[in-house]
Amino acid sequence: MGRGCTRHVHDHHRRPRVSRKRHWLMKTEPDAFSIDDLKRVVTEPWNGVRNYQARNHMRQMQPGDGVLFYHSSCEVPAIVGTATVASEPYPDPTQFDPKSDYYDAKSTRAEPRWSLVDVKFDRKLKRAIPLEEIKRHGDALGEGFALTQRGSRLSVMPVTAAQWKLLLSLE
DNA sequence: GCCAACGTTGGC
DNA sequence: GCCAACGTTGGC
Repeated sequence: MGRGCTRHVHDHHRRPRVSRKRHWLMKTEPDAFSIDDLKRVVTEPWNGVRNYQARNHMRQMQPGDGVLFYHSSCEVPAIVGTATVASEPYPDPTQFDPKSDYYDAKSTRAEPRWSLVDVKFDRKLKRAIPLEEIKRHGDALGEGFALTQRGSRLSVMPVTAAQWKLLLSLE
């Protein structure tokens, strides 16, 4: 993909230059990478996502989008902070690294299979909002919300403006 | 293209 | 640590 490519080739991958901020929720296991880790490093490439639905969501992200930072597989699964999308989506470099746990032999540099964005620390919530509490607002959040959907394991999901507002109002 | 087997996620 | 639910793989 060279600089010579005409612009219109790529235009359909982008949303309009001026478009509304979107919202997302991203899960992480705090033992592996927590909100405190993000606070310390400030910006983190969100590598290692190997699920197509989650990947597709990341491919729709753009700088400035809001992220609810969620701790999973831990004592109290909860939303613990907010972050900001800090880059356009780009190929996850770990997919090309044979030494990486996330190496994907079937991915090529010409057609990378996995994408990521950089995620930037925004703030820790004054208190964590536990999944158990979030579930009590299931009706208001709607049945389509993957976090509270039975059996859903989606690690990157869209959040509507209304859901964002509601969830943060619980803080 | 079906589907059994397997691996993973993640709440509990 | 258990296990339900889900996604992926690969034989046929």
